[in-house]
Amino acid sequence: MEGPSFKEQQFKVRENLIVDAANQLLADKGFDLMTMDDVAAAVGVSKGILYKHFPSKESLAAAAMVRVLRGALGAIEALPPEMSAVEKLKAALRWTLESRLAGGLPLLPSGSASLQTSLMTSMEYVGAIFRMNGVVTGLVEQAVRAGDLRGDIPAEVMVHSIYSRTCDPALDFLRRGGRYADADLVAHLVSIAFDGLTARS
Amino acid sequence: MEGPSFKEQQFKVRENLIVDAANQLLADKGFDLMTMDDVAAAVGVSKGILYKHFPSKESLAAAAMVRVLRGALGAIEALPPEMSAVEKLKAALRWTLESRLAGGLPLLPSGSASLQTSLMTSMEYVGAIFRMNGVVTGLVEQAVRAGDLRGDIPAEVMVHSIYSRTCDPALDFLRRGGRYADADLVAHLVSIAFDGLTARS
DNA sequence: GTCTATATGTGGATAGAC
DNA sequence: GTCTATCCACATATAGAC
Repeated sequence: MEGPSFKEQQFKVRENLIVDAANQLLADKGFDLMTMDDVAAAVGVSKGILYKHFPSKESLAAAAMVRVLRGALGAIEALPPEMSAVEKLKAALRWTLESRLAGGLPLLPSGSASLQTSLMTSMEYVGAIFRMNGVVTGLVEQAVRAGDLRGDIPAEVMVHSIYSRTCDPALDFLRRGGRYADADLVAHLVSIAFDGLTARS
Repeated sequence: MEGPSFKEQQFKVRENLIVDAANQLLADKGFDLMTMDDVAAAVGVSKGILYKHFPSKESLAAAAMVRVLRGALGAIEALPPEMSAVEKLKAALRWTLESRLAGGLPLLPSGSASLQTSLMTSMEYVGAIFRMNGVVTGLVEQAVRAGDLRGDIPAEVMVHSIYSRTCDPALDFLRRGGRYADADLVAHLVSIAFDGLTARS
């Protein structure tokens, strides 16, 4: 009837710290440039420890991606039910952009073949991706039926356009310039994504 | 009164082939994953030769980027003068997306610090970037004055949003799915970039 | 379990023969 | 100028002491 032992709890806590550090480094440098030494140094442990938790760099990155995906899903599901589908989509995009500005959002998988295969063979990752895709696609279709999103473009194309806005490089670039407040930047990018660049008649 | 010798011409021709191959590989795998062995194998020469032409991997990538930037500038300047500014911007975006589909457009610089510094210390690269930025910014401002682009968003933000659309990951992803003709895909993405996802009233 | 030290592979860059 | 062979640094992953 006992819970997990103290050591097991410590192990879990440390694993979380490792994923935290990986998350940060992935957001900062991307998968290719992040090294296991970086992660170890950030956590303050030896490199060998990392391999007691994760069998490879790829699986560590996968764990970080899974945690982010679950967080994003939770953020979407926590939105008030009375909110319209299109407003939920805008809120979701806003959430991811704010998370990126806060510094904790890993970038999209690099072209690394080993990472790709590792992700695609991870049940947790493909499951999270699958669920996320279902939720977003559902929202888009709902918004189209409500007449809030365009009906002349396939839903799948709109879904992937929204995904790509979450990692819009313009965000980092404009933030570096330092000429805009973070909140304004997010508002601008969300507005451009949904309302476009063209002046409304 | 003689032109360049035969060997000098050969040298230039080979250099072009090298940049071609680098271009292709950069578009395919990105800077981090492209190796000098890849380039050498693609050209069909030994690796050492590459260093007779370019002192480093970074400078080779910079040369590829410069050529692309000049090509893009040329494409913009070749547009008919009677075309409106906003139509020119759309045409430019269309041109880059089509170039990417054709397989020959290097992706944006990876986070690699050495590449960044190498690019920023290359007079040719910063010059090309500077000119490109001037042309695009000028077109955006012109389109705003004409009432074709939104006036409630800073021009700089719109400029960088257009840049980021040229490397929209949705293009590769949707093409992989194979459900859409290339031309439709380009048209959809250009339309989403300028007209947005929201239904027009 | 945690560390130090090391094995192993890879990729950028160079040396030397021709 | 072009090749082959090599150096060197670095990163993943592992072995072994404690």
